[in-house]
Amino acid sequence: MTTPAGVETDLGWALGTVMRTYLQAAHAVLDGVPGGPRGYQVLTAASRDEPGTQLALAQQLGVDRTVMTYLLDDLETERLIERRPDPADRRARRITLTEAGCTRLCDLERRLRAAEEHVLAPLDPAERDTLRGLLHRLATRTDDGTSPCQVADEISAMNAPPTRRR
Amino acid sequence: MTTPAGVETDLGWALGTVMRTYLQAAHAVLDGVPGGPRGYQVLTAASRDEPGTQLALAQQLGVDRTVMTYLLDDLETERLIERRPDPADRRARRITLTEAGCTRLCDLERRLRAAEEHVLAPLDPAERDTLRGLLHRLATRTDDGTSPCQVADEISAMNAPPTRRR
DNA sequence: TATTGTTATACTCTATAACTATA
DNA sequence: TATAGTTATAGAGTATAACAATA
Repeated sequence: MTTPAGVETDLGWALGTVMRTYLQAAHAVLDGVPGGPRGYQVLTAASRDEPGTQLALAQQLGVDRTVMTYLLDDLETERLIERRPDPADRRARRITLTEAGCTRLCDLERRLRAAEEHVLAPLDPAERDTLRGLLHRLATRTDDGTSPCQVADEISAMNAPPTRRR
Repeated sequence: MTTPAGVETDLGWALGTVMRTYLQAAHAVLDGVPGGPRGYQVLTAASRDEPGTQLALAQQLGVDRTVMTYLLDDLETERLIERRPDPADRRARRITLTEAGCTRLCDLERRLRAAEEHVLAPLDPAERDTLRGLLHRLATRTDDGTSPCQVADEISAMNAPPTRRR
C-alpha cells in the first residue's frame, strides 16, 4: 500500500500555503496598480512588440472582453496604456504601453522578483533551483492552456491546514 | 548580477500553473459537495475529536461567520453534519459529522490523493518526494497563520503565461 | 454589556445582453 | 450577417448591520 496520508504528503495544503505566501507578497507589490494583479498582467501583455487588440488581450488573460474594457479604462486613466486605432480595422484598438507604463512595469517586475526571493528564503540556493526546476517541469507538462483567471473561487478553501481525525 | 528573468525563474507563473492544475482536479472531485471546496474543509474540520462551534470553524477557515451559517445549512440539508447544542453554552452549536458525512469525507480524501498523483504524474517517484519535501518545508516555514480563504481573488490574474518584452 | 448564531441588506466582481460602429 | 468595443443590467458571492437568545 501507499504511505499513510499526513502532512508530508498533503500536496494541496503545501502548495496552497506556498501559493498564499507568494500572493501576499505579490499583492503588496501590486497594490497600487489599477486592476491589481490583472492590471499587471495587462501591462505585461501590452509590452510585447506586436500590440494586441483588446479582444486578443482578454482571451490571453482569460477574462471577459467587458472586464477588459474596465481594466483598460482604469489603466488609461493613469496613463499607463494607450488605446490606438488599428489602421487595418477601424473597429479594433491596439493596446500599447506608455513610457510611464513601461517604467512602472519594470519596477513591478523587479519587486516581484524580490517577492519570489522572500518566498524561497527558507531554502538554500541549490534547493531553490531544484524547486524552480521541478515546478517549471510540472507547469510546462501539465499546462493545458486553460485560461488563468477562471479558478479563483475554488482555490481558497483548499488550503486550510490539515486537522486530526476522530 | 543575477540570472536574467525568464521562464525558468518565473516562480509565480510555475506555482500558479501547478496550483491551477491541482485545483482543476480537486474541483472535479469536490463538485458535488455542498459548498464545494469550502464544504470539504468544513467536513474535515468537523471530523476532529473535539467538535468546534460555528464561530471556531469560521475562524479556522477564515470565512465570515455568516458564510459559515450558509455552508452549514447546505451541509445539514444533505445530512453530512449536525448542529448539536453545546451543553455548557446554550448560545453555541457544536458541529459534528454524521455517519454519512464521515463516509463521504473518507471517499473525498481518497480521491483527492488520486488527484495529487495526477498532478505529479510528470515526475518520477524520487522527484515527487523531493518536491513534496521542499514545498512542505516552505509551507511550514512561511505559514504565517493567515486565514486560507482570503486571497482567492488575487490568485487568478497572477498566472498568465510569461510574454516576450518589447 | 458582550457573545453566538441568524436574517436582511448592501456591496463587489463578473457575466449576459443590448447597442454602436465598423467589416 | 458578423465582429470589436462599449454600456447597461443582472447574477453570484461576500461582507455589514440589525436582530434574538443567552452569557
